Amino acid sequence: MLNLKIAKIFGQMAEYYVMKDDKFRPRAYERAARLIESMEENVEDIYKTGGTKGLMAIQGIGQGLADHIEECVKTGKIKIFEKLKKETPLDLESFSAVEGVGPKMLMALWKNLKIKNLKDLEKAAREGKVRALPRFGEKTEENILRSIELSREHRGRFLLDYVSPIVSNIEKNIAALKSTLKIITCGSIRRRKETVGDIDILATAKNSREIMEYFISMPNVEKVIARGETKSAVRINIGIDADLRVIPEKSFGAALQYFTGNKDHNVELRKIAIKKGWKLNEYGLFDENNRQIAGKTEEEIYKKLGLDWIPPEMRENRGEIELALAHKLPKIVEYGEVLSDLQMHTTYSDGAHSVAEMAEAAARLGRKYIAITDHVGHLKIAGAMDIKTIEKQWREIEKVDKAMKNIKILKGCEVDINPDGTIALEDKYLAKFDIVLGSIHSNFKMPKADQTKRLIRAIENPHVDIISHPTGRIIHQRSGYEFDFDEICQAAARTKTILEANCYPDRLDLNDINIRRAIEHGVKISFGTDSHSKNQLHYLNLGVAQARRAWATKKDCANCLTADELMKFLKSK
DNA sequence: GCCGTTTTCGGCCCGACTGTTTTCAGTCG
Repeated sequence: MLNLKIAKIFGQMAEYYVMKDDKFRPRAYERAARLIESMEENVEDIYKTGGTKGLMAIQGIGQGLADHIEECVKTGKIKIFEKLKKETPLDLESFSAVEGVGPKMLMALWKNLKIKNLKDLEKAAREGKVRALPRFGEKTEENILRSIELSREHRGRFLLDYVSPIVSNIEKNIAALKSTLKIITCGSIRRRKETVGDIDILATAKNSREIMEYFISMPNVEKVIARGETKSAVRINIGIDADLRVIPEKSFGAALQYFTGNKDHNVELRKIAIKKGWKLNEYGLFDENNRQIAGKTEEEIYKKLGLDWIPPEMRENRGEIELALAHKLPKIVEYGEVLSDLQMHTTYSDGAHSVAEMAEAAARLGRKYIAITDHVGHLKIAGAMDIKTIEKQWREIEKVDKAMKNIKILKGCEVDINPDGTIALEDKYLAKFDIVLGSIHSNFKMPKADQTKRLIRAIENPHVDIISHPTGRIIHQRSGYEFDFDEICQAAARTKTILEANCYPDRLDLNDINIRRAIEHGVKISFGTDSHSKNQLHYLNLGVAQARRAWATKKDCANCLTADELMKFLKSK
């Protein structure tokens, strides 16, 4: 895919233009880089079907950038970029992970010391040459060396579920301080993004000093990055940075809005404020006389700007602002509207707990019904059940189901999809399950066309109700098999086959973007925690959050049907 | 570079903290 290459080039061009002191090109290039990086469609395809005109239809891409893309598609290069590189031959990528070293510093380092890459920089800093430069000093040199150290360790994004308990703990401890009035975590955690780059905490307080003091001296703080009256930043020992802002009560809503982001969403809101002759920042919304006209609550910020309140999960500048302005936001699914968990494992295959234990734990979490979906088929390593065992499990499920008043248990299974698209269990058995999940667990590296054919054949099997973790990706580990997602969605919509939004923390598969595409094709999605232990059943909301990020409504979600309604829907396939 | 219910020219989000130098540039979010 050309997108990543172009995004990288545009990102580096942005840096080069910063070095040249260009005030506005960096913003345009940077914005385009982020845009293209997160785009699902291939810009190459857009160019081939619509030409530069097609590219310019994308907000943020004008004539100039469209020409660059055209050139890159045709020749694999962008001349102006090559020229910039020749003028200032820096290995910009090698510096990208080093915090606190930006393009201006790099320019000075290159001009004075001929530093081209990370290795040069480290050497010069160790030799004490950096501190001698104008506007550099001892501290800066130390910071550069420390940043280089850190960039070698695992830096980057963390799983939402991994960070959440750490954050809850910090929140709880700060809330317990005498000075604390309000405390809430914002940023990508509040937006429920699948991975988290840093932790943004917001508080109001009678006395900010006590909170700040506590924050920078928490036992898990590895380093204090910044400390001030209203803002401090620390690095936590798992390698993630946490920011704490203490804000006046009358600004709480504005700060909440501001620190929840994302950045593009905020920039758009500020532009709306400017058009009205106002100013929006983390302290409030201010009119032309600099009088605060909103800020205590988030709702009044949106309202004064003419928008409906937007759920945090939707704030990614993917069109939600336009809809909120037109009062046409979709009513996205509520966490409480999801009645069930449609994938989990027991001791019958590779799970840790019995049918009864899983059902009891699920009932305690408020689930109205669950599907027990142990492995059947080839996955012997995961303890796939044979026919005798399956029949034994059915009897046990019926017994437990009868005994439990507040939860219904469906007989399900997770069955392998063979490389040719057939299913690893005979139809006469599949027909006896309430619900069948088809999964790919082998032959990940088939050619795209074959993998697509394989999935479509499985989807067309009348007994397969749900395709589980449809893309096969695992966050930070593998990118998933190659297939044509739109063709799969068309087949699923045609056959009334459900695509799963797997809720397991490092799967979240489908992800938010793919859930949205599936919904646009008219496909229903289902939530399954894929729990292998009763302690994992709470993952459900991670998946629901991704569906909310995808603007899914109640009717898009199979788990919002009652058990009877779901059975009826499945029979209609 | 982009973009347009204020504009085809002239705007372009806004503020905190650090380290350097003694008023502000650079970086980050």
